[in-house]
Amino acid sequence: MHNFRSRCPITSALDIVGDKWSLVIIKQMIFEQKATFKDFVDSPEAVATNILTSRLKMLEEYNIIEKNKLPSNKKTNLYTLTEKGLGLIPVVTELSIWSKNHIQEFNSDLNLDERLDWVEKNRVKAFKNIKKSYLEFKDSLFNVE
Amino acid sequence: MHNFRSRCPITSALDIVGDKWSLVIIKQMIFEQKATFKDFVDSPEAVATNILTSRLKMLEEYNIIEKNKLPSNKKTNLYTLTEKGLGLIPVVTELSIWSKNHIQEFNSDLNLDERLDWVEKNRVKAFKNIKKSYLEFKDSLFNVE
DNA sequence: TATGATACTTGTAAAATGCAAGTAAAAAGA
DNA sequence: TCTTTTTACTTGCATTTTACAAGTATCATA
Repeated sequence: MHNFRSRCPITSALDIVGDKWSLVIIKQMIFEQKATFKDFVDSPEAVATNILTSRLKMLEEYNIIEKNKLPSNKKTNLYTLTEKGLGLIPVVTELSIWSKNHIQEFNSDLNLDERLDWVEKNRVKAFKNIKKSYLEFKDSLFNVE
Repeated sequence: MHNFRSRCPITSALDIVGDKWSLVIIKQMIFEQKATFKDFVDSPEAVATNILTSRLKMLEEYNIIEKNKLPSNKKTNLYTLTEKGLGLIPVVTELSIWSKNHIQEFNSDLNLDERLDWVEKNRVKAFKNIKKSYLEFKDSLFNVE
């Protein structure tokens, strides 16, 4: 299925989500509540449609995301994170903390959430909150109100 | 200097270290005490020399690593992490935790450190320990015994 | 039942990475 | 001191990944 570069867990994780787009797509799901193909295309990052198609397919094959439809709409796919995908919350959150602390000198108009300082001081609690609020969002997608 | 895809801190971090090799090189420094050009080339991942050259240059430009020589050896460069580079310890460590929990089904002979379960339960302390032990290693490089 | 939206596919260009070979300078060995 | 080996690269070309533009089939909406 995949040619792993080594037996190292870190390298192997990067062999799966270490391309140019996977973690961007995943953070859009977690922090920007994006779920449809159009959601991703319309984002500021503006991934190309062919890349998006191949990344979504691959993330689904690895059980990082799942693809569903609502009974009321046979067209629109809803892409959501699985438990395995939610396991990446700490990874992307740590990237945002690193950015906050070190990247402003290179990208001066970073859009930093003011809660990030709190997140850095309360990691475990923050990861839990982020996961909980994602699961509520996911629920709300399928239990149409 | 760099064309950032968006104002998102996570995307911007990935614009810097989100290529195929940067985080692998950084984890080799942190967890495998690699410091010379040869160290990286000789690793299981076996990065190509032209890629390695360009990545080391780029990481140095971003002040993630620094390049030094010992007075006793005018040939061998020692590449080590700066404070900014050490800030990526949580990122690569979280990748290894995710791997431990979710990747074995795809790469069955992962080389998992038995301390990883402890690390997952004591994140902040673990990050500190990893940083401390790296700084001791870095010291030992320059204070030749 | 026309119109637009959604989720794609296809083709080609550009960029990143991989591979093999070579090189210059320093270090180590005879 | 002279030769050999090691280190840190560079160069050229093949392959893979990503980017961009355009098109298409199906479904939803008016």
